[in-house]
Amino acid sequence: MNIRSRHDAIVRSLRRNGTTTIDDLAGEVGASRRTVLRDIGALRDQGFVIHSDVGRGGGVQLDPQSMQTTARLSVPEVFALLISVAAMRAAGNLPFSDLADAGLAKIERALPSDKVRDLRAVLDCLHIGQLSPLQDLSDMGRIDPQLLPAFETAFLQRLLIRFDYRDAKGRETAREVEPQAMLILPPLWYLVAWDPARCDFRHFRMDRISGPAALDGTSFRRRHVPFEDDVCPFRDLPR
Amino acid sequence: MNIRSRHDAIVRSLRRNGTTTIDDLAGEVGASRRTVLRDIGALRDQGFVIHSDVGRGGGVQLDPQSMQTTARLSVPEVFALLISVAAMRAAGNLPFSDLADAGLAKIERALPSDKVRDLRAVLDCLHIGQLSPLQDLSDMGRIDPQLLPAFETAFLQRLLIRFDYRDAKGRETAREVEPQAMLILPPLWYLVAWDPARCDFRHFRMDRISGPAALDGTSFRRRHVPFEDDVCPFRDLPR
DNA sequence: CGAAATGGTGCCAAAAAATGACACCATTCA
DNA sequence: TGAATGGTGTCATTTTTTGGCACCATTTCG
Repeated sequence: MNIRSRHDAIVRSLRRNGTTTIDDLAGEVGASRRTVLRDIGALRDQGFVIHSDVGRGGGVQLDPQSMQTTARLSVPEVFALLISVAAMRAAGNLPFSDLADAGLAKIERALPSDKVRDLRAVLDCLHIGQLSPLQDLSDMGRIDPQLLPAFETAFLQRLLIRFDYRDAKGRETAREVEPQAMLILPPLWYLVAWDPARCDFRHFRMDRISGPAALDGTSFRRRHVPFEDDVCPFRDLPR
Repeated sequence: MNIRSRHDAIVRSLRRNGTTTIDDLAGEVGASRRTVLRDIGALRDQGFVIHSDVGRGGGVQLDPQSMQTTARLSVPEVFALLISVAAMRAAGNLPFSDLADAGLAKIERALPSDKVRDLRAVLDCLHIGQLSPLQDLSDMGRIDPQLLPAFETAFLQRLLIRFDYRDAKGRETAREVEPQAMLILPPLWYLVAWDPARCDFRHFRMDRISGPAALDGTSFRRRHVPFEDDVCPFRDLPR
């Protein structure tokens, strides 16, 4: 790895993780402890404000105020690029993903670090399925563009979200759910959410959601939703 | 002089002087002709548009528009981003792809137009739908490396696959299934497959699969696996 | 207190990158 | 034609970077 891109990687890691240790950083960027310390010195010379606490429970962290410059790309644009690259990485075509990551790192350095942390947090909720061979997209409805800001707010602030949902039989219901994750099984996108009224996890095709809105002030704690073992998630589906 | 600051010096000189020659630049920044030519190549890769006229009375000059460049992405990096976004578009997630495209358009504006044309030409030759979803599994570490060739064969040729599976309770069973999709729920990877013996979809944690092998000649038709509607995939999971 | 975890510095040999010199090519123009 | 100009390939040399290593200072926890 290049010294330049390693500096980018360190800044990104600091922005994403908040507080880390030198050794963790070294492992993450694939360099030695000594080199990471040198890099941090260089970054400080470049104007990055990096706090460090010595001793047990200490670590280094990037001052959120440091090196904030005006971004050429809008935050949603960067977010969209992040999703694209994550999907590509999930699909497994590596050389391109590494390059795309390097490019995004440069872009991210031009964004306010708290925004970048937010974007990464949303990204962590994305569950990306296989990029399948092209399917018939004709019946795929458009996703309401308002979903993006609504869900971003809901995910970041852990607010309940309310929307109208039309199921496969055309029935319309109003929902108030705790968004847990977004699931991409191309070409379809799903929202995985906990429905407090039904005391159950549910998921919703994004193109069947309308009128989404975050419910102000009604926050919730994130649940742990990973799949486990040999349980069939498609039990009740039409085949 | 540092390579980085020399690049800056070259850009500044080009901005100040308008048109100069390689030799003048070399004298100005205190480097050899060869090095300045290398630097100009690097700057072009970073998105600076530098015109050059060969022959008597020629010289190099910086395109005024590239003065607005802040994100200095290399050409391969932009290419990788283009591929990622194209793949996402092919996968059918429209609103986000539009945003990503808008971001890329801004980036492309900072690149030499002939480079962009080349990138687009290459891109048109890529068949996103045929990208194998399995090339990257090897660096998961915990997953049996033999899964790679077996699943790749199975996915691409639509062959049944046989393996031993150890479930959460430690029970070992032999499976013969039709692989349908890969599901990534970091840090775990899952195989989603149709089990003909059980007439049901099942999914398997990749790190609990051993001894995978494609069953020669026993092909199947891909089923439509995406989730449907408001069905709970986590019904039987510990919460 | 002692031990462990943490950031930080100095030193040095090995590895990697940058550099410069040179030969050469293609184009342009007087 | 010949000079001026941008551009490429190669290779030995020089410079920078890297990763151990030893060591120090501070902090927290038992």
